[in-house]
Amino acid sequence: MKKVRVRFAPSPTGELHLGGARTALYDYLVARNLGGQFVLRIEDTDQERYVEGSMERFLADLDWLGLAPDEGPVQGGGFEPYIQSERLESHQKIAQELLEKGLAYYDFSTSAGSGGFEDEAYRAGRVIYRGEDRNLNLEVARERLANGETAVIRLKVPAGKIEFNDLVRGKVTFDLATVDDAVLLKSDGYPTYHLANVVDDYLMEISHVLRAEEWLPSTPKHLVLYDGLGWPRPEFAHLPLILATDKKKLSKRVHGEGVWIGTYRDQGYLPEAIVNYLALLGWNAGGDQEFFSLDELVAKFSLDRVHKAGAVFDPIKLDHFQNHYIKQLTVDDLAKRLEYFISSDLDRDLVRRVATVVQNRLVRLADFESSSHYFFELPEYEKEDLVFKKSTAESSLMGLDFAHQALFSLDEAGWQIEETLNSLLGEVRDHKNLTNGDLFWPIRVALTGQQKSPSPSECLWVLGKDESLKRLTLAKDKLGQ
RNA sequence: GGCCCCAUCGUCUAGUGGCCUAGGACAUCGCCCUCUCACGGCGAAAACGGGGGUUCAACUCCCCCUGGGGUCACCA
Repeated sequence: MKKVRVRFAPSPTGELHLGGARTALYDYLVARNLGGQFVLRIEDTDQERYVEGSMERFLADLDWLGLAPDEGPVQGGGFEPYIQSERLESHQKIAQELLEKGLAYYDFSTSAGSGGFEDEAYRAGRVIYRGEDRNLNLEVARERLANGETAVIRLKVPAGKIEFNDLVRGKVTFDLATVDDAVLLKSDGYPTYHLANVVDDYLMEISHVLRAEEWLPSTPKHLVLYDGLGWPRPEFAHLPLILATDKKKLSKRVHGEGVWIGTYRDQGYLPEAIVNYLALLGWNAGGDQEFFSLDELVAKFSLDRVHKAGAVFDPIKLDHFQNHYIKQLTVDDLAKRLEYFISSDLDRDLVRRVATVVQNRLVRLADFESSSHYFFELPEYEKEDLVFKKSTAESSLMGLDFAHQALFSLDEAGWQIEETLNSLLGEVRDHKNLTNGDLFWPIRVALTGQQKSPSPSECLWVLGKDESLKRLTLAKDKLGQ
């Protein structure tokens, strides 16, 4: 059986986005599931769009997601180089072979940039591009080249129909009469995607080509190349697009930075949440299960369950996965992951206790410090805030007073256990004939200054005896004024 | 416009001819828990785009229509 080798081939022109990450994930899953290799190849043949540092960020993002490649520019792997611009010789050599075989031709007729492709022509439903020099004699062309003329090399699309079996879409057919003579080698000597991608996939022995559906229309060009060169075609799987709420392909230009993986990482999303949610955008295991670890995905993934229709990315649902995985974390792990997002001067024991009580409600790690600020600094609030809507200032003051007395008498051991604090407050309430609103509410506000917060006993536990009593005293003073 | 792809609740989806009175999840709305907010529990509302076939039987198969999307560069 043929070796399974799946590649992710991003272009270093920006940041890794949701769609790219999902493709990389499926690449990884297919490779792992079939016991093959996951290969990373950087497609940087467009010098103009190249962005410095982009490749490094791709690598970091993949790594963060847990999708580190088996082979690639960093780890090597036996099919070097993994950076496309370093494989120019192969591309140019194959271009010449194509010329010799009459599968491509030098095209002098098109000046750089316009290429003869005019919008109006397409709008009018006009024909496909066929270069004027299509049948120019190769020797003549080479002479003109030698005389200093410039030309591109174009694919000479043959007549007929071409079809292939897409692993997610089934049989797809194209009439080659509707396929343009695409540029294969630019006048600067660099290959276009169509040439480089095919050549490199062949040379790197790629068995499965997974890519987004937007590539479907150019597939016949690639097929013509494989067939013409006598190379075996890899398996193709065109993945459904990830859509924005407007049902259009997700793009930075119109949908903003929420398309970038880095945006989510910086906000404190967990990679396991992103991976899990992304996996489900276009695939499912067939049942009702929705939470999957990466290993489970590897075990259950298969291309024949990948959907054909595009899927809308819903950030609200991502939050659901995020919260789920946050709740799964041990406190130690949560504290560790929080480290990157919090101020260096915060007391780490305090951070750990805060993390314990806010874990259920936390979504973005980056929001941790600001949403829990009152634990780290003295809260500010108005006197009136201390009184529950169904209570009175007198009862609230009593509540604070009795609570202070009881808590003051509690030893340090008691303060270590939240449940002890909670039942102590319960006793105070019962013995002093207070309502929850008379007791718990003012304590919460005294401790946090907030209308919404973790329960009073949890806040007491977080803040500890000294700080808690201090805040209760402050509140009593404020209310007594 | 040409070519190609697609089509189940608002969204992600289950469904591979009878198990469907179309299931689950998110979101929404109720209720419970309750000192608040979350978490959690319970419940409600919510979909097979339309028309033809095929079949004893279509969400499931075929055709047409409609609708949506992608693509049409010396970018990938």
